[in-house]
Amino acid sequence: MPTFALVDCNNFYASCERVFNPRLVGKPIAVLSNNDGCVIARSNEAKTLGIPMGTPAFKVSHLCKSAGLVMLSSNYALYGDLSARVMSVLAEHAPRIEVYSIDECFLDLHGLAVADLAAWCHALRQTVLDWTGIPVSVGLGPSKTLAKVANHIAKKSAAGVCDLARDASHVEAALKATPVGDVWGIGRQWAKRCAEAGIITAWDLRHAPQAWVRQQMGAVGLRTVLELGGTAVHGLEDDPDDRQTCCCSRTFGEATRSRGDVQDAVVLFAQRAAEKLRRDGLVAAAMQTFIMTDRFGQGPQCSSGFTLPLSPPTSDTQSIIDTAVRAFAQCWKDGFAYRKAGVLLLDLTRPQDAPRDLFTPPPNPRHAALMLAIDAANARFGRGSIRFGLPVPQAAWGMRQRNRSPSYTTRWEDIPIAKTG
DNA sequence: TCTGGGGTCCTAGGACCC
DNA sequence: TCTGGGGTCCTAGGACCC
Repeated sequence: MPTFALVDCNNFYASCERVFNPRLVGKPIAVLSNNDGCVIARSNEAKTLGIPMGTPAFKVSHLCKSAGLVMLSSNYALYGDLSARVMSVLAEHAPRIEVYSIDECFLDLHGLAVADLAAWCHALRQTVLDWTGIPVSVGLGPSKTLAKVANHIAKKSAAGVCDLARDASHVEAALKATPVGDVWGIGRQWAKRCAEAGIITAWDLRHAPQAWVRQQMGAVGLRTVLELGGTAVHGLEDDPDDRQTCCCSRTFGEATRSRGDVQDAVVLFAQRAAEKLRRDGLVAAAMQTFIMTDRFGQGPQCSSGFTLPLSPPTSDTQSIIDTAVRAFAQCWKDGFAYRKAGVLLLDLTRPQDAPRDLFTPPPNPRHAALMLAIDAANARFGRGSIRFGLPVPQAAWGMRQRNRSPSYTTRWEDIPIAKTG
């Protein structure tokens, strides 16, 4: 029988901040989205204060004074690096792993020669904590969905491990204690529909009529129900397919009516997107530029996008910028205060699989060599050391990040200094 | 003053084919 | 008056995930 473990880092972003700043231990921490907009991660203490996920930062800022809340800008360089460390520890111990997100990892423990899986998970948990400083919880189950349920329970327990892989009576109790909306794959809309049909807990959903599930939630819902019943529908995906799209977009710190400002942003996003593409070894056959006004604002709204082909498919920054700017010219309408823009690369393939066009000349190999050189220089000297276009250092549309921690592990200048005495 | 960013999959419907 | 039965491909929109 398959056995999956889900390892989930506890309050991951908050835990990362604590690794290099122990003064934050025991304090309520809220980590904010880009532009310091809303709360995207909380420490347990912040959860206890009743701060909901996704709250706009300004609604809870009064708690900084009254309750000692620490609000931090997000620091993805730090979180990404610590995530890689956690995953490498897991890879060292488990037979097969699937990195599911920045803070979660599925393990396939089928065939692992240990007598007591739960004890093995406890030991793994301790190892991750010792080696990386990040606390994790582990859930065990016969399917990924049940491993997720187990993980939710593990999170709330002192032990940090919950085993639903062995005992059916434990599964029943666990599902009865799990609201249907907490099940992996059941979002807000479906939870509402379930409630209307009297399906309140995961146990109710597991026993819901298949025809109803199929009709209301399609094939996806059906798979979830099977997984809740202990059938492993989803396997471990340790060799994921190449991604199909790649997006780089940002909300601006301040809205702007200036065509030049928005175009500067589009050029920057096009570069970033092209870098991501090359990092993944892919080329894009089409791209879209999109711009939009503040969807929460009172002013006139505008949201437009324009798609153009990239022929031949490419990951060359110069071509992608050129095309992005041409698409931008098609989107632009005067008279609106724009708050967000982005570049979306589409129809991604490996270069060798990309369709050839009889009438367009093959890509210039010197361009590819230039991109390699730029990427290597930026990897060594820091992102943006070499870039296209003029730098726009303090642009009003730039991201607001008032309180970001240092990039302790990814920038030479930010390496923590140890002091004695 | 202040509300993120980046993905995936599935389905329905239309155009088109034989 | 009567108006088939399959297919494929594409797109837009809606659901979900972190």
